Amino acid sequence: MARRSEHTLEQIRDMVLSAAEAIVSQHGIEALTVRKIAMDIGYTVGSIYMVFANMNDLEMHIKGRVLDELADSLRDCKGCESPQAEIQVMADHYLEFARQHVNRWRMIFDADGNQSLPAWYLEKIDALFDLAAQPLHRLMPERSHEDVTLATRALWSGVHGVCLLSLNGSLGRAGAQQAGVTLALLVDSFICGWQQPAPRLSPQSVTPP
Amino acid sequence: MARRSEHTLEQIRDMVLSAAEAIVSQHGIEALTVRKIAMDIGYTVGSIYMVFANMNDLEMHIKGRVLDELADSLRDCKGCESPQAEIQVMADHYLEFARQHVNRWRMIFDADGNQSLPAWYLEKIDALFDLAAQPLHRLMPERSHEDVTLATRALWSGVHGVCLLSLNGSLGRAGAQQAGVTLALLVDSFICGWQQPAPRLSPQSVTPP
DNA sequence: ACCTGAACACCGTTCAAGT
DNA sequence: ACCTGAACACCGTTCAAGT
Repeated sequence: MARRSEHTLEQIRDMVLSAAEAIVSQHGIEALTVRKIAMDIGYTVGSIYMVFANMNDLEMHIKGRVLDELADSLRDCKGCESPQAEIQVMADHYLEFARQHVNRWRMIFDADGNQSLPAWYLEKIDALFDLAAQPLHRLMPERSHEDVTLATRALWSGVHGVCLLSLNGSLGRAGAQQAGVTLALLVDSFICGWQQPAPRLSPQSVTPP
Repeated sequence: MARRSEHTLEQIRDMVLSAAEAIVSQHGIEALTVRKIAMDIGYTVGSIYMVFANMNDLEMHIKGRVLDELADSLRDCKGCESPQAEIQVMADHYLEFARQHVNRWRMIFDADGNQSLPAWYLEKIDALFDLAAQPLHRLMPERSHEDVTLATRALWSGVHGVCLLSLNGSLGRAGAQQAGVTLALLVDSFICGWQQPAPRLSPQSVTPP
């Protein structure tokens, strides 16, 4: 057999990636197998290993493309009247992206914890957080770079958590239906609280009995 | 062969569950196989299916026990001088529990999204959220039950998100090291912001130029 | 009634062999 | 040089057969 240069390696790589994305989108990551991909693109299992080191490598590249798409979606949120509004719109887009691409979206922060992520992948995550940091920086320009970075991590890890638990059913029917308001409350409360000067003064402690 | 009543089904169930928990704790969920469990308890693969419907059923029960342990850990946080302090201590305990039981902890909110969770499992999650709701209710007693429920979901989904991304390496070295302060910032800012009366007034808007 | 273990239908990965 | 496909070492699940 051994079909000769019917496609370049580059083309086969794209075919594998596209086929894999389609399988994950439709049936979830657990349905992704080398044999299914090979079937779909008309090659055999061995061919997949010409263009990706292994299944984990392929998965990382699927996740990489999702991060890129997500970044594009968040870049669409410029031009709001206030930084607060921009952050809310970005969070809305995040939830909407998660809803529309659940199976692929679920993968992006689902790392092993033991094995370290490739540098190029961490850079994509950084790019995403940089986007998220911009309105926070505009909101409180006097805060240090470290403070804004910390706030970005806190807020957007939180946003991810709300979307995750809402969409995966862990919060039950009610939790799923109220994902939007729950997310809005987290974002609004965090922003409001973060703007207060430290040390924190609660309403009670400023009004002595 | 067919060893006769060397153990009761109840005992075998406990042995399977314990062996499974040990495997997951030490090597992660992806290392959990029926054959490994059978090996460890000195039975054969078929025996596992006498006491659990399938691997998914077993996994749910592992997760159920983790939720119980986590609830016990959060119950240890009573008797702080303020509701705010109690919430912070609970969040600290949550992170500490996650750190000490990473492999099992990671499983608890890692649902499929498509298939619905068993009712008894959702009840355990509810019990956990009820624990988390108590200090929020004491903090703002005039808020409705619905408001407190929503705030609990927002805050604790957020807490889970921060722990998840910090511990699984998605936030890089720095993110992992700063998990504690990141979490504290999220909790502190959320609580502070949530206490403000709606409609929200940002510092800028209360100080006209 | 309890338990076995072979059988079935799958996996990911490798690599000698073909064109 | 590109690609195949059999082989290897695994999976989860079932169920006839043994004690």
